[in-house]
Amino acid sequence: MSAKKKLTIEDIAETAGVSIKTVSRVFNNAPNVRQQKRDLVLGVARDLGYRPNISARQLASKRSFIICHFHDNPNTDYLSEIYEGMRRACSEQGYYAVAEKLAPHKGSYRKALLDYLLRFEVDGVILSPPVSDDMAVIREIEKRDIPYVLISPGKKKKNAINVFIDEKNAGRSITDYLIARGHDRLAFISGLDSHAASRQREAGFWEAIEAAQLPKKNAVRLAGDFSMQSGFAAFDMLMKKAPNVTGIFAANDEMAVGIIVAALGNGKKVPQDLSVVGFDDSPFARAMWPTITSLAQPVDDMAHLSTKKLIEWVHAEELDQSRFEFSTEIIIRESCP
Amino acid sequence: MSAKKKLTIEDIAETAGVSIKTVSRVFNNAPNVRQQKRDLVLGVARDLGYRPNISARQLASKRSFIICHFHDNPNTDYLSEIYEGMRRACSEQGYYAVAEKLAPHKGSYRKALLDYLLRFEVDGVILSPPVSDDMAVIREIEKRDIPYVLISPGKKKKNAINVFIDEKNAGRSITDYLIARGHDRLAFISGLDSHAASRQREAGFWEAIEAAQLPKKNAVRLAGDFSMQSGFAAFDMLMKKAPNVTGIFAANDEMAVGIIVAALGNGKKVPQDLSVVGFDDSPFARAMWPTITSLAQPVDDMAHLSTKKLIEWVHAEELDQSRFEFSTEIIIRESCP
DNA sequence: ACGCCGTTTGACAACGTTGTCATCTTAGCG
DNA sequence: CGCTAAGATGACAACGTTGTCAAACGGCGT
Repeated sequence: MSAKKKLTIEDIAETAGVSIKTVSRVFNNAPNVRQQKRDLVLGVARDLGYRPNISARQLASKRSFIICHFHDNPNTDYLSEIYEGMRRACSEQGYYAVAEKLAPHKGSYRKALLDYLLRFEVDGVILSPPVSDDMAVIREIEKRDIPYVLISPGKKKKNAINVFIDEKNAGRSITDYLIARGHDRLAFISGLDSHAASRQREAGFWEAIEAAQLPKKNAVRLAGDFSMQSGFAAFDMLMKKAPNVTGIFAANDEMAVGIIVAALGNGKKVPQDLSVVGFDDSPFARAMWPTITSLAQPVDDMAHLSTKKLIEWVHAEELDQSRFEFSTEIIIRESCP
Repeated sequence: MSAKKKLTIEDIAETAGVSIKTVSRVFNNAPNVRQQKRDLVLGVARDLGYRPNISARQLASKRSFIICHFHDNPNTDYLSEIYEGMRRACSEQGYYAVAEKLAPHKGSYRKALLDYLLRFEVDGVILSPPVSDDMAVIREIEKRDIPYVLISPGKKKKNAINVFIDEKNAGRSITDYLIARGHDRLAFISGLDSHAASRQREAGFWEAIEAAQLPKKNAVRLAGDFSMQSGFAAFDMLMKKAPNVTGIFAANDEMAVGIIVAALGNGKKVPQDLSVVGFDDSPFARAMWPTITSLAQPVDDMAHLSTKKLIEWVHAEELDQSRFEFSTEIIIRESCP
């Protein structure tokens, strides 16, 4: 690696025998450049290894080239996947990805948000649950006319990009899977009822029961709260209410871990005596023993598309398509093979 | 929020009745500004709500104001904590925090690294395990004279900032805790022997046994590999080799989860029949039921100090102190109260 | 009062890009 | 073949800071 002199747009222009403005146009995909020159410039740039200077770009164009993800979710695995998807899309387009935790400190995190937006003048914003349902935040963003994406919002917004999965359908399909594996006595362990997602997953559960024409009494609902411990507790309830159940759908993986631990502790074998499926495909699902069959969202892809569409919106200055639904996938593991 | 005009250094200079250069000096903590003017400028800036424009700064000063964390660790919780610590320190100093995964793709991730360094021209780098032990990476960084920090490196480097905990001492102290709780028959579940950290934790374990003058035969070592499943398997080995053990120290939390699950599954109560302590204070330790007593590193603080010292180094252009040891804390939970 | 020297201050030119607008080509058409 | 309009290209001024260097200031010794 020789210590190369720093390359500027001028070097490229000179070598290619064009003006710096033409080089600039090429790098911004601007119209009105003859294809032949475009290729020439790109070739020279590649040969010399030129990269536009980001700061200069920001300064001159008044765009920040920053996309910021606001979140408030303790699930770091989920956050990492989002970050990774953003980062990929950003680096494809020469943008920065930045993440900021938006905890409702003292009831007014608006200040932090403002600070941030003002300081970096982000070009676009991505909100993930629960922030994607926080109207106070959304209002601040709209006030500034900043393009934004809502990931898995409780209710979709008209003037935003909405990226989501069909929760009900997901609940339906993993229940269908349990049924297809031969289970006809089932239980659903719910999450917090305040979470729209949990309610929708449950609706899918019942829809599957109905579609399979199983008697209603063959299925039971156990109240949980997304915690491992509530899954553990659900086992006792299950033994009392419906000890003959063989297939369990937990609304998230942590509760699935809980009920598996409880089952093992009570001499039941998983999956032989009791099959369990979870939701989210979290690290727990992979690390638990037995590993847990779970429904996975393509979080990385969702974040990637969000970012890509967001950047397109920034450039187009007008929103094109506003809804993007993703399909889910059942990851089959040992707890319900 | 009125739509304020964007403030520039010139507005501040004009209002304060000084030149822009003086304002610039104040904001860079440059020497040779009379205290009285400094206060005046800062006052005006605060009143008007001025913030220096980052891009312009970068362009003019040729610094990027970016600190980048290179990692390759699947533990997203650990990474998040590092990011949070970095972010705090960065925002205090007007820097950006950026994280980049440095997976050894096709044996040569050097290319990705180079790309990154060249593109953003980061001012400083932070490496966490296992990258903090990767000499190829370190060499590339040193070649460019970029200040860097090693977090928990296997061996400390002279011309870098080293931030770490005393692993052996940590293993010693949590074993001491087990002993203090009345346990005199103990087991250690090891991680992969290739990890220096696991070996050091074990050394602490034996040191504690010796210091408490327990007979060597009262303690046993079970081989694990950091996975939940290996913890699960360790239980069987334990029952064969030393069924009367009552206190267990697992070299990480996942193995602690595994052995607890196995114990519960075999009718043992935790912590009544078997007390378990883990290491890392990971999300597993908080979410498991029972919750797990674990040894916590102050990761957030370590990252914060790393970043702060790194920025100081960037400014001073010369390394001051190179070693920073952090102390650990035992988080007492239900698995060994 | 003078000269000296270190401290404080400011004018102005970078920094590397994009925006604006004027100018030069070219294709199409009468 | 000339005219026109659209397309392609370039010259040059921003953008908001910091670096450089020269000028003004102020305290001190004589």
